[in-house]
Amino acid sequence: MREYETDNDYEMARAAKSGGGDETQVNASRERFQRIYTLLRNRICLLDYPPGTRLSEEALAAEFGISRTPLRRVLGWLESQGLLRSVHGVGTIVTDVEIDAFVQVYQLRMELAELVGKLSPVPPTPETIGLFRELERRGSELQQKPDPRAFAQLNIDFFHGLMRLTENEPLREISERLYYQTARIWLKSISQMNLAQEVAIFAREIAEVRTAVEIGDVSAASHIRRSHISMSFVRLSNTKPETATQA
Amino acid sequence: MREYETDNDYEMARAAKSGGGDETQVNASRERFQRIYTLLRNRICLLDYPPGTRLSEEALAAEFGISRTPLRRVLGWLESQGLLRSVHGVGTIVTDVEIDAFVQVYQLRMELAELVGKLSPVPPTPETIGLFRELERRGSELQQKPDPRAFAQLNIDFFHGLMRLTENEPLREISERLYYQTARIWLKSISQMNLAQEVAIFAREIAEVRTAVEIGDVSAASHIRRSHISMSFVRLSNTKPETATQA
DNA sequence: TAGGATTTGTGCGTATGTATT
DNA sequence: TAATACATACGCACAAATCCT
Repeated sequence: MREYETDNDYEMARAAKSGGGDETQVNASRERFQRIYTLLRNRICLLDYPPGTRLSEEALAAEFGISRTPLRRVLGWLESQGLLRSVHGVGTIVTDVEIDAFVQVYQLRMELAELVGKLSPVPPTPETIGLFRELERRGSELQQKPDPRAFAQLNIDFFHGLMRLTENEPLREISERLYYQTARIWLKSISQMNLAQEVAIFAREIAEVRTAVEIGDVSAASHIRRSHISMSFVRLSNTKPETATQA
Repeated sequence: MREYETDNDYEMARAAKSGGGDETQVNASRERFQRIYTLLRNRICLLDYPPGTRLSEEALAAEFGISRTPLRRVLGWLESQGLLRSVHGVGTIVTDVEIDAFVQVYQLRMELAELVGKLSPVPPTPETIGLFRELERRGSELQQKPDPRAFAQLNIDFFHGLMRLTENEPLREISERLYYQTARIWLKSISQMNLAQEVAIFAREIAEVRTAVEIGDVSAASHIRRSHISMSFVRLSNTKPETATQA
């Protein structure tokens, strides 16, 4: 059984961000929904719930201290994002991504990464620059003590940092959706690769992007990201011959 | 009060398509969900439910002869797609699209239209070619008797035809999401424009795309589409100074 | 300002479908 | 093959929030 609370700083950042949005959060129900939604999504893409896992509505409802009804609303959204699939009489299953879809998503993510620098790029603020410096620091730290889960968390936070470089909200939403669809497959494959090497490559990517961001060249940052997605895909293809089959 | 039944051929095509998908439809519940979801989405983007409309869960449940619970599942998905917003104690409101988001979605849709020709383009089958010939025929017919609603329906069907030109499923999903987010805003603006002229331009677009599809040049078709989205956006910008404000 | 009408959110019991023994 | 266990789907009653008079 997992703990409900989490001192994960990514969770906290999300919660704080949603609270500081375009309108003051007066609705506790909406806040709770966002919290649970983000939490479950994180568990799925960090492989706390690996593909094929059967989630129990009742158990989750009990964990969060709510009824099944509001929980089902969360599960419905996760299903609409393609992360879950509820089947009557069977259960709520964490989806897997077949190899074809994985390739397609990666191809599309490459193009979208480049678009970050073309559509409404936003000049990095000192705060954003500071964020990337912090990410770079965490990258260095990770190299000294490689860990798959910390790697995945840094990858998520780096992704969200990149999304701050465009003001095109639909692009952000769509990129996020695609990212979360394949992040767990990427993480699953990492364990079969040279972790130290992957961490080193990622640390270099962060450093390069940080450099581009520091001089305000969002377009360059987006091209760096694109190329690294591309290279990451090539390495994944060379490492992972096995395919998961699941609708 | 609207009728539940619809002899809309787009609806029928969708229903038939979902039934003939990759797995035999043995689940009546899922089929009903898809049917109601597609129907409500169509009503929203055909302005049967204009932005700001308050939908009643109870009334809709009664119309479809079901309880509020399964209906709320449909509304939840529509809300996750950004077409609705449910507010406790107020109602379920059809969203409007503020001008900024409209611009951003159009910019993104332009890029995605081009990607159809770059990512997994699929050689048009004789069936696909026949579909575009039929669309062209409907375009000619529409020119003789211009009608906003028929125009919108043809636009939707044309869009779905274009989606058959790529096998990249994530690209299709995302393009569809963005299309349905702005289709109703486009339709709303059409009424303030020269309908006959817009229909004529659209008919030409269909004819051009049909020509490209006939010779198997999907890339050309995607560039034609991109340029027409671009030009349509310019015309919309020149016509519609007023802005809707709604989260 | 207050109270009633209306709407969505929630909790729970039951129906229905699936898998296993 | 049939029965049993267990999961999600559903319907309904009530709570909570908002709006209008």
